Amino acid sequence: MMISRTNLALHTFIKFRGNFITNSFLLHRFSSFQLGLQFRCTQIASLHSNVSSNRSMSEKVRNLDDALNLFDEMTQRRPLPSVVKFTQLLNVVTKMKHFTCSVNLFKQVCALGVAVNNYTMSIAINCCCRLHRTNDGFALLGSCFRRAIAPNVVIFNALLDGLIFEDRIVEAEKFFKKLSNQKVCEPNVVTYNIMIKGLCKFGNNVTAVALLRLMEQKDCKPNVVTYTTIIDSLCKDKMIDDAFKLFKEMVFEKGVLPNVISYNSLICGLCKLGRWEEASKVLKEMEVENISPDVCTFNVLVNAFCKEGKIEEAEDVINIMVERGRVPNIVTYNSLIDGYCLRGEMIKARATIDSLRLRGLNPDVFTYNSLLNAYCKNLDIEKAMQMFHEMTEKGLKPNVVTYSTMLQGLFRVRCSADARKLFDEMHAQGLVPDEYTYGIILQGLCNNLQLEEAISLFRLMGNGKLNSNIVVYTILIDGARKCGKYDIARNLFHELNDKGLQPNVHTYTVMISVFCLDGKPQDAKHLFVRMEESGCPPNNVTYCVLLQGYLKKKHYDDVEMLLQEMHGRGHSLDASSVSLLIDGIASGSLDRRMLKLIGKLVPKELLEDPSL
DNA sequence: TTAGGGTTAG
Repeated sequence: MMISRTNLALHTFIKFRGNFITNSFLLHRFSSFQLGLQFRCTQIASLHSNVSSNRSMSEKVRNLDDALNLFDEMTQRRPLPSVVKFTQLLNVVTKMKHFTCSVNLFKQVCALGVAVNNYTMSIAINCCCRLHRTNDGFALLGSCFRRAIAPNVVIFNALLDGLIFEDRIVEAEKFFKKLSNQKVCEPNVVTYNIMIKGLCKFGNNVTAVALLRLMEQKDCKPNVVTYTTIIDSLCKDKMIDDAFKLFKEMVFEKGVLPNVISYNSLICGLCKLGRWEEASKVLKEMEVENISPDVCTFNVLVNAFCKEGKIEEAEDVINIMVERGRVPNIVTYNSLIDGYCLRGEMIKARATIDSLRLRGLNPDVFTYNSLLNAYCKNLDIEKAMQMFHEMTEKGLKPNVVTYSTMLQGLFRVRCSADARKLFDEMHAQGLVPDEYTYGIILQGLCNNLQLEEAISLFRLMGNGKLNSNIVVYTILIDGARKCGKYDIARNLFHELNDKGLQPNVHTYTVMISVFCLDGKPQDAKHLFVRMEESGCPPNNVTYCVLLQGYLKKKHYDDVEMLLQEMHGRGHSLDASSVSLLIDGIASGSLDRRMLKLIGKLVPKELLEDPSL
């Protein structure tokens, strides 16, 4: 099924290849025209000293060393160059993303007695925010008032963005309301867009849409960024139909033209849901609208193919992208490397990494995390460790994902003590474990039958976000089940209610399994009914777990009823359930008449499985 | 000078 869908998508995609080639011809002609235009513009610009001085600053300064040398030279001049010159230099350094350096230069400019302005301040504040030092940004806002510089909307926007960058959403909302209500400054479209981005980041699409409506009321016209931010968030939350609704509203009702980013969000959302045909349609629509796919568009497709193990198709996409003059970047190759890792083709993965250097690309943390993950999954912890050291030697800083992956690997090969050491090292590096890290540790401890240690760690995690996470709870309940501590599992399950946490299909299935193992199929049945009533319908796994519970306790009437229900709802059996049922029939405990029903519930792949 | 998209871990 998957294969045919992918092939169809590829087929449609390749069909567009003709279009791409035609367009690339047009693109070539367009580029020559643009070049001519640019040449004339440059001539005109050189007549205007303002523009030419801006150009010369970025032309003279090609790297950080150039910038620092120029700064030294500027500080020696008497009289000192104007604040405009210093600000231009700060801007160049900031564009290179040397934020710490930019802040230091700003301080030196102030120390020289140069009267900084609004523009200089906004650059310095933005740098503090990018460095996760938004509080320092607010301190600079304070110094604006002391220096009698009236902060403008750009400064407030940078600060609001800083709060959101640091996940300080509550403070961001307060700050935003203060700006709007106390008339500190009039929020502009950028202010709204930043606030909308923050709401989306925290999964609050509803409020984000409400803010969009407020903008319309306040006569602050939403633009393509406003809509695309929400469309992207809806796509990420798999609410693709709502995303399309908003997209249509933007284009047909509001007359706001979509751009390549709007289309990329939709294509990515569709690919993640495996809706390949629709993704191809959107791609075609883009072409019709004369919006060329960019590196991100192609990367979305490469990634989607690699995730399905269709590396050859992904390579085709890369070839098309090169034909269209787009240069594959590290993200492209990381997807490819991840695809090889997924198929266990580690030699090809390594070879792709080696080829990066020839392309002038360097492996990054993502590249190594993929490799580490693959080695850990193959239980080759030594190779994983080797990679871990290799990445540090290359000056790459392992992140929370790197450590979480390594921890999982160590637990899988039952090296809890080493895992503990690595966890301490992670702390020492100043990295803060997230809910995934804790999930891995709790699962690792449980699998190594260290349930008590897992529970005490869980209790130590406090009452915050970490232990109010349904996935973490489910891991712990499952851990208690694996350790045979059914009463502990039950108590943990009851705690969910107190914390207002909604169990998901995994949680219910684990708990049903607990009841079955504890020899209480009636309790399992009650929970099975309850989950459906709570709006969480059972899946295949839930059915099979309950079925096995009934079989174990010889509740054959329930077995038959459940099989009928599965058939009615289009569910299927897994391998272990099928073999248990067949055993039951062979031993005469189950009626032979049920064979026909069982036959209908066996998926095709299993019929072809020689092990059965 | 401020805003939106693509890669990793349960």
